[in-house]
Amino acid sequence: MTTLPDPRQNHLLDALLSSDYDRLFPNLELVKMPLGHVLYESGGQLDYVYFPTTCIISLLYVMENGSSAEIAIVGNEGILGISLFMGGETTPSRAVVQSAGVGYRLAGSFLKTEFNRAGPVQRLLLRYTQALITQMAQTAVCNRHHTVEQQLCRWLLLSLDRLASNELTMTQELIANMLGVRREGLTEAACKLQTSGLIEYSRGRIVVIDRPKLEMRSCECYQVVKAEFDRLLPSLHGIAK
Amino acid sequence: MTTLPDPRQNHLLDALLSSDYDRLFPNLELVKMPLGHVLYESGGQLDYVYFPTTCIISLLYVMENGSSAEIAIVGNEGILGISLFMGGETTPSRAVVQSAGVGYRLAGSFLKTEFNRAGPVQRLLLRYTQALITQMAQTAVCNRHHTVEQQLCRWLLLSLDRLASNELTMTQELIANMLGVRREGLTEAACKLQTSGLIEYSRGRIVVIDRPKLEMRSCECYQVVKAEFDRLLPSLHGIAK
DNA sequence: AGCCATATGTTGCCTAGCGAACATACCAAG
DNA sequence: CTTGGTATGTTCGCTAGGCAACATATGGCT
Repeated sequence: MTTLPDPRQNHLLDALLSSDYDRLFPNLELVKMPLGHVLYESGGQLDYVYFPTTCIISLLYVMENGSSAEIAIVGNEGILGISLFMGGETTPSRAVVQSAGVGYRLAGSFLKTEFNRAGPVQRLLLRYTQALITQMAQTAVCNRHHTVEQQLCRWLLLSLDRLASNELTMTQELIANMLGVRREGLTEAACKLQTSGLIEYSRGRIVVIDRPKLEMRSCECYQVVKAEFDRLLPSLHGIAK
Repeated sequence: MTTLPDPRQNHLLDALLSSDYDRLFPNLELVKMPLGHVLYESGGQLDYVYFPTTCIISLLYVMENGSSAEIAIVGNEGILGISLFMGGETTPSRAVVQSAGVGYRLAGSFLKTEFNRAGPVQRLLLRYTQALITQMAQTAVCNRHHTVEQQLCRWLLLSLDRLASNELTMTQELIANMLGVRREGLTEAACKLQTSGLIEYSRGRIVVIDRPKLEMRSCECYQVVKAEFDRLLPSLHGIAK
C-alpha cells in the first residue's frame, strides 16, 4: 500500500545470486502483517519462514507469570524462522508484528531444501544467524546494566534502521512490553527524550527528530549490534555470490 | 589428572558417527584449561574450536565501562567457537575458563572443512547452536526479570549439569562477575542458600547439598534451557548418525 | 459539537540492588 | 606461630524501577 511490494526490499533476498533468487521467487507469497499479529507462538509449529520487507517483527520470550521481554528484532535485514534450518523446528519464543507492514513467506520445506544445497544461500543464512545471536547477547547485557532511557534509545534506533523512515507507529504501552519494563517507566523516559527535543510523539506515533543525539544518549549496545550486522552482512547487492 | 582424558566425554564428539569421529580424532589436541584462562578475546582471531570435557567455559560480554555479563555457559555438552562455522570468524564476546579442567581443540580450518561436508556433523553443530541461542535468549529474560538469588540457582544448576560433580571451585567474586552483579549482592544470596541448607561453601568451594530444593528456588529459566538442550541434543550415543 | 476509549502524565510508596567502606575469617608461606 | 593475602560478612545511604491508583488529554466517532 505504501510501497509497491518487491521481495528484494528484504536485504537477504536482495543479497542472493540471481540464479538462487529465481528459484525462490515463484514460491514467495506476499503476507500482510498487521500490528500485533502473532506469527508464531512459543514452541509452536513453523510452517513458513518470513522475509519482512516493510514490517518489523519482535521476538519475545513470555514467562510463566506473563511478563515478557524482547530478545531480538527482525526487519527487512533478516528472516524469521531460523530454527527451521538450524534443525530445531521450533523455538521457545513468540514472534509478534511490532510495526505493521508486509513481508513474504516461504514454505519451510522449500527453505530447508535450499539450505541443504550447502551453497551461497546457506552461507548467507548462517551469517545472518550469527548477527542475530549478537543482537540477543547484547540484549542480555543491556537488560542487566542499562537504564530504561538508554534501552529506549537503543530500541528506537534498531527499529528505525529496519524501516525506511524516522517514524514509528507504536504506543508506549507496547514498547514497554517489548522492553519488559513498566509503562510508567517508559513514559518517563520518553518524556525526557521529548523535552530534550530528540523525539516527538503523540498517541502511538513517535517521530525521531534528532537522530545523532539519540545515538549519543543510547548505550553502546546499539552500535555494537549495528557494527556486527554491517560486518557480517554488508548491504552490498549480491553478497551471497 | 582427575579423569583419564577421552574426547568422547564431550557429548558432541560422542554423538558423532564413528566414521566422522575417526577423521576428527587424530586432529584433536588435549588442552589444559586453568581457571581464568582467556580462550579468546572479543573480536579476536579464532584459530581453534574447543570441545570441553572436564572444564566449563563462560561466554562473557564485556562493556566499555568494564562491567560484564555472562551470556552463556559451554561445557562438555558443547563446542566453543561457533562463529567459525557460522561464517563470522569472530564474535564480540570473550571466552573465559570458569571451571578448570581439560578440553580438546581442533584447528578451525579443519572444522570448517568438516562442517562444509554438509552432513551429520553440520546438522549436529547447528542443532547445538540453536540450543545455545536458547540459552542466550533465556539469559536476556532472566537478567530482566529475576532476582539475584534466582539467577544464582539457575547458574549453579547449569554449571553442575556440565560437570560430573556436585561441587564447584569458584569464588563468589567470580560468580558475581559472571552474573554481572555486585559481589555483596551475591554473598547475600549465597548466604541465604547456605542457611537454608541447599549449599555449603567456603573459600572458593561450593558444594550443592540439596539439588531438588535448588531447582525449586531457581527461576524457570533453568528448566527452559535444560529442556531445550535435551530436546535438541538428546544425549544418546550417535544422534548425528 | 459532544462523547468515549485509549494514550499519556503524575504521584506516593516500597524494594532490590548499587556503591563504598569496613570487619572478620581463613589459608598458606615464612 | 605469625603474618599477610584473599574470601566472605555486614552496614549505611542512595537510586532506579516496581506496583497502584488516579488525573488528563486527544483523536475518531456519532
